[in-house]
Amino acid sequence: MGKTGRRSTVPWRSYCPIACTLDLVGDRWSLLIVRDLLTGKKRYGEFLESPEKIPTNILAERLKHLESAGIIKRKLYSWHPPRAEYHLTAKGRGLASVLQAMYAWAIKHLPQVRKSS
Amino acid sequence: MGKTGRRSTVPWRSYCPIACTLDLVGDRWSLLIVRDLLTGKKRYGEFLESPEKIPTNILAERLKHLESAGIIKRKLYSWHPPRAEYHLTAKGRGLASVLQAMYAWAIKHLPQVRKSS
DNA sequence: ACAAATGCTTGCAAAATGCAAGTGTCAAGA
DNA sequence: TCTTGACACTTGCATTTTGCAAGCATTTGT
Repeated sequence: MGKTGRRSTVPWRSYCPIACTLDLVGDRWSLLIVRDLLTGKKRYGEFLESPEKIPTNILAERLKHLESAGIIKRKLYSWHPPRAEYHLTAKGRGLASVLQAMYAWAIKHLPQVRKSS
Repeated sequence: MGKTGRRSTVPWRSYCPIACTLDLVGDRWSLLIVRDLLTGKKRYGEFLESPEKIPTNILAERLKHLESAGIIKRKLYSWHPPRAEYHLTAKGRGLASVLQAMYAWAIKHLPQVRKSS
C-alpha cells in the first residue's frame, strides 16, 4: 500500500458496530465522497470540484479504500485513455441514513450551515 | 490550546451540513465518546475502559473540544480533590440518531460486528 | 504542433495520533 | 506518620496521516 496507505488487514479497534463503522468511514473525507456520489457525482474531477477541496492524493487513496471496503465500485467508461466512474454499491447507499441523520442534526444545531449542498 | 490542539476559530471547510458535522465530530474518537455517554458512562476513567482503548491525551483533548462545541458539559462532582463528570447536552443527545444509523448500517453490512456494546 | 483536460502519482513539510511515563490531589490503611 | 493507591490528567517524543504543490501519461480540440 502507498505512502498514505491505511490498514487493510482488519485491525478493528473493537467489535462494536459504531467503532467498526468509524474504522471504515470515520475520517474527515470518506463520507463527503459518499455524499457527492449520492448527489449524482461520479468522476474524480467532480469530487475535486466540491467546496471542501479535497487534496488529490487523499481523494485517490480514499477511492481505493472505499472500493476495497465494498462501498463503491469503480467502472471504466473509456479504455483509451483509461477513464473511470465511481458508483455506490448497495452497502454504500446504505450510508445515506447516516448522512441524513448528520444533515438533520446540523440543520437543527449548527447555526452556520446552509440548507443546500 | 495544547500540543494536540485542533482549530477552534471556525475554519469550516464549507457550509454543507454534512461537512460541518464532520468538522466537529468527524474523527476516529469523538463519536465513540458520545456513544459511551449515551450508554451511561460519565467519567474519564470509564471512557478509558472502553474496548477501543483511547489514549489518555486524546481523550482529554477531545473532551475539551466536545465541550467547547457545546456537545457535552463538564461538571465537578467533587471539589477536593477536583473530580469531574461529563454529560451530554441536548445538542449532544441529538447525535444519537447518527449513531443509531451507523449501528443499523453496521449490523446489516459488516459481518464482523457483534450486536451488543 | 501545441494547449488543455482528465485522472492520477510523487515529494515533502506540517499536523495529528499513539504510547509510555510523569504529575498533583486526596483517601485509606499499616 | 508513612506509604500505597486511585483518579484525572499532562508531557515528551516517535510514528502516521494530512495537505499542498508539482509532475506525469494519455488523448481531444484548434
